[in-house]
This record gives sequence, structure tokens and C-alpha cells, in this order.
Amino acid sequence: MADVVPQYRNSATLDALQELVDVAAQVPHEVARKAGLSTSELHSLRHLFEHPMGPVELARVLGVTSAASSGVVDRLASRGHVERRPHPDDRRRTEVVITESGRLEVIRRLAPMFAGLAEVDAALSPAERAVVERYLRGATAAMQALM
Amino acid sequence: MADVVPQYRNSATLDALQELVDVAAQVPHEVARKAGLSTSELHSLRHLFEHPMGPVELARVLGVTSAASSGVVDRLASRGHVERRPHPDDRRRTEVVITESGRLEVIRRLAPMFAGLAEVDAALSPAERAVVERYLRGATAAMQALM
DNA sequence: ACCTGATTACTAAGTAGGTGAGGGATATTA
DNA sequence: TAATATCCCTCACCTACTTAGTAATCAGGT
Repeated sequence: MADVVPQYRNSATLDALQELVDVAAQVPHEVARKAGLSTSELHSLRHLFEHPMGPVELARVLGVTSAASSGVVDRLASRGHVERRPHPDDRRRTEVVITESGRLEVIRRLAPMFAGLAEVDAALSPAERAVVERYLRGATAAMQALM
Repeated sequence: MADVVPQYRNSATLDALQELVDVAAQVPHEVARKAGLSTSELHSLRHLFEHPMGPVELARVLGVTSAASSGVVDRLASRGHVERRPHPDDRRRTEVVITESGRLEVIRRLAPMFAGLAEVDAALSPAERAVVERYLRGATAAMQALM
């Protein structure tokens, strides 16, 4: 891009950001491969780690159809990484809940990265942290504008 | 993650970073869909924008096999977005060169994002920019450690 | 000059995981 | 209550990947 879009040239941050985004995209690919999961399965575990959700919501966060996420849940369930549970209030719904095995898989694969990120984070002074956060939120917003 | 890995809790930057990475992963998916390209095809154009490369190098940056990238180049070439050219020095090689049509496609789809990012970037003082760059490079390194 | 091994790019066959359409059960709204 | 919407699933199909293997070319050692 930088070659023909002059005003974006020579910005070290923009350059670093692009590199970050590229690497961040490679990581799930590689980690999933090592874990014997598809990237969708890995992303699902990562999101289910936070809180349970149904196949349709999962489809939304993955950016796929519910037909696809139904298969994702099937495969994760067959490996024991998640469980389907009936929703207490709405009998149409299924809650997909991550199991201990699923949690361990996520932690085992991603903890080293989070440790490294925490270290980078810890090196920031409060003032610097505020600057970085503002930048990250701004960049996120700029990307979201495309969608 | 934050729920069960206490030392990572309450870091606004880490939280913002995760959000950024998630959005950054959604963007190519969505942009490619709108452009009628696969994500691999879009990523290929993005990298070929910088400089030509052969199918094998393309495969490496995409994280797929050369068999797959061969197909990617086929599809991009059939749409007129790239051209195969014989490498001047090494007759085993093919150089895949982006065409004007390919450049336009990339610019048209991604320029708004880069404009937004440049704006965020421009809001930084030189000192702040240095902080942000250091953080981004550090985060990139932490991610790369997994691979 | 001639092997040997590495590298590049491709093809062929098989497969994983996606889409789109649609259906049954349940919930929500008019 | 009737109509409509939502949730989750199945089915048939398709795209884009993988693995395996080939031909051409290059580079190094003898």
C-alpha cells in the first residue's frame, strides 16, 4: 500500500500495526493446526471460554452460517471440549458450554502468548498505557468502519 | 481468558488488543466477501501490492501449501487481478505481478480503513508514536513466539 | 562434464468445512 | 388464537484446502 498511497508512507506505527495484524492472523492458523482443531473450532473455544452461548450466537461471532456452527459444535462435542445443554428458560435454545478439557486446551496453547503480552503490558507506565489503549481503540474503530 | 488467569485481568490495553485482533480477523472475511474474493485471494493481493513474488513465497505468507497458492494465482489471474511472468534469472520461477485492476480492487476496498488508521496515527505526538510502536512490536513478538 | 539433491510450479485426487435451502419445535406478537 | 419469528438442525452441493507425485531447472561437489 505504502508505495502508491503517499500519505500513509513512513509511519512506523502503521507499519508495525500491519505486521501485528498479519502475525495475529497467522497465530490461530498455526495454533489450531498444532492442536488438531480447525480455526473455527479454536475461535469457538476462545469465545466459549468467556461465557456459554448458543450455536446461532457462535455463528455470529465466527462470521459463518448457523449450519456451519452446528457442525463446529458437533466436532468440539465429540472431542469432549464442549457440551450441549438445554437452555433453562427457552426450550428452542441450546447452551454450548466449554468443558475442563476445552479450557485446558485453550490455556495450554495460548497461555505463553498471554504471558508475553502481559509482560509487554507491564512495561508500560500508566500514562503510556493510556496512550496505547487510545490508539488500539481508535485503530479498532477504523477497521470496524469497513463492516 | 481473563476470568481464570488472574494476572491478566484488568488490563485495558490487553483487552483493547484482543478486541483489535478479533476485528482485524473479521475485516478480511467481510471485505473479501464483498469483493467476491476468498480471503486468501484478498491477502494475496495485499501482499502482491507491495512487490511481486512467486507462488511459493505467496504460499509461505498465506500459510498454505504451494498447491493451494497455485490455485489462488489461477483464480486471481482469471479475474485479471494478477499476471504470471517468467522470472528473468531463474527459469524455474514465475513472478506473480499485480495488475492495475488488482491495485484498484485493493485500494477501493481498503483505502477507507487506511485513511482511518492514518488519522489515528496523525493524532499521536512523536513521543507517543514511539511508545505505541514499541508496544506493537512487543506484542507482535509475543505472538510470534507461539509459532 | 556429470551426478546428486534442492527448489519451483504445477496437476490430480481426496477431504474438510463452508453455503443455501428448508423443516420442526418453540417462543413472541398482533 | 393465528400469524410470524427465532433457534437449531439436516441435507445436498461446492469451494478451497491437503497430500502425493511429476517435470523442469538450478547449484554444488567430484
